[in-house]
Amino acid sequence: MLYLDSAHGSSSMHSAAVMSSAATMVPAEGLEAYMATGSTRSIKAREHVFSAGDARTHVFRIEAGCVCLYKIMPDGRRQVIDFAYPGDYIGLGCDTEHSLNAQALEPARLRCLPAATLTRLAGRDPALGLKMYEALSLELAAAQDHLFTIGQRSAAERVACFLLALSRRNRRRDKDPGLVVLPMTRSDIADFLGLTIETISRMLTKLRLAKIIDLEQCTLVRILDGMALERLAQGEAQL
Amino acid sequence: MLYLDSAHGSSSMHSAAVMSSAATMVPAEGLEAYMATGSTRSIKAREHVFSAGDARTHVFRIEAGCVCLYKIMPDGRRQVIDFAYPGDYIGLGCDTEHSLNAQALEPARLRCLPAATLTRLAGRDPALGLKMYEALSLELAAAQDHLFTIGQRSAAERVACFLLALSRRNRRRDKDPGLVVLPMTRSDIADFLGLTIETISRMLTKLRLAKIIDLEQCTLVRILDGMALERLAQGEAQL
DNA sequence: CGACTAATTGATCCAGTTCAATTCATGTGG
DNA sequence: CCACATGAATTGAACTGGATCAATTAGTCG
Repeated sequence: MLYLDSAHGSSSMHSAAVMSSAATMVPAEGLEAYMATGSTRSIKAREHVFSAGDARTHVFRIEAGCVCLYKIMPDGRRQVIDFAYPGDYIGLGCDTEHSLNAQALEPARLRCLPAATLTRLAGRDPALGLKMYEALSLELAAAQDHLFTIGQRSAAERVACFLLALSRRNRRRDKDPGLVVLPMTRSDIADFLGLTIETISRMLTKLRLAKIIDLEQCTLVRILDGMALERLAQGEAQL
Repeated sequence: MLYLDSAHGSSSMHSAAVMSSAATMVPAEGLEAYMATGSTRSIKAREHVFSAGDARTHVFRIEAGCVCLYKIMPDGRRQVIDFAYPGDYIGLGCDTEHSLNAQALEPARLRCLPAATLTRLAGRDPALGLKMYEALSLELAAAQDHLFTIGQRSAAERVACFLLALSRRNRRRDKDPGLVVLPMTRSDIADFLGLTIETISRMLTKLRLAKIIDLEQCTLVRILDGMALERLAQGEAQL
């Protein structure tokens, strides 16, 4: 899951966060311990982990790779809800069926735990229940930030938020926040941000021409001016 | 909270729901029992229950009235995340601060429970923890459906989804699903759907001219053709 | 190297915004 | 009880950000 969260740590009382995300970054030691008992599953690129409507038999933790969570209409319109990364949980929730589709963007490895087992354990161990609550609480905050981004921000602001979210994720994982890898296609990004691939491409070139980023490859973004990117994301500047 | 959910009960495996919502419709008998021990608070119209950044001291259940949950940027752009109705919980989550603003749209009555008490109780009673998890799970599903609506649907589709969500809420509460009361202003609806007040107004008149709804007052919508409204929401028809 | 798919770039279009009046409600004081 | 004030809603006209349509161009895999 992405963390498209508040820009400069201390956000003012009434200001909305830049963005946040929908799979679940693990704040869950208890969960992790239980998870360790689960089996692993390897997934090929573009293969689905589960589809909307499938019975929610398992909860998964991403061990390696990146998974795209999305909803789709019969007419083909698709909304990407989140991208889940190693350490994130997917498939949490109470419904008996999954409401999202989960597709690997690259070869991935998952740790699986039967949902029934998790519910049973949580019925005995209140700490585990609270951890699951905490995990969902983060997902919810992420979804609400994403909602703000899609409902209120311009195309340039959305792309800036998206890149900043990936950069902050890197910082949290002790990876270089100045170098952002994009395991997803332009189409995935477009469906995540409620835009088209052409608009994504145009905004990236605008950012490049403004010397705010460099596109070393089309899947590799070097952030040259993080401050400018944040100002853009906050609507304090425009391209 | 609104239920902008799947249109015709049985939604196909890969199809996205029409919409759902972000405060928490109570599936929580345990929660209710604990809540009953809390104090009540009366709120005037347009008064805030809490603001983003406030310490999350209490969790509230709406007893009467309607509460609008929103995020706002320094430049004034506002995203309404949800509308909470009697029976819904607001203020759930793990963060020490509220991330949303909660404003009463009309005089309201709330039941309050200290957040610390709730956490303590949940630490002892796993069933309560699971109920809270369930409540958040519903909020999350709602936020994800809303995300789809804002990211992918046209203005007419969004308005149709919104009206259907209120109609379904009525059905669930054994009120007339054919008569929808709008306690919120056009501006609240616009900020909820990521549109402008003018667009909301225009779409409502279009629906009226198409004999799909009747506007008995500007706060009172009579649904004349629910099927047509659903087809519209699903993108199977247009105005 | 050739075939395919993904990404970029350009030209045009249009849904929804913006700006600008009215019109409609609602409440208030004489 | 009505006249008038105030904010909300509607309606119209013009504009524009992002979509759509249409080529290229750049990667990537047999």
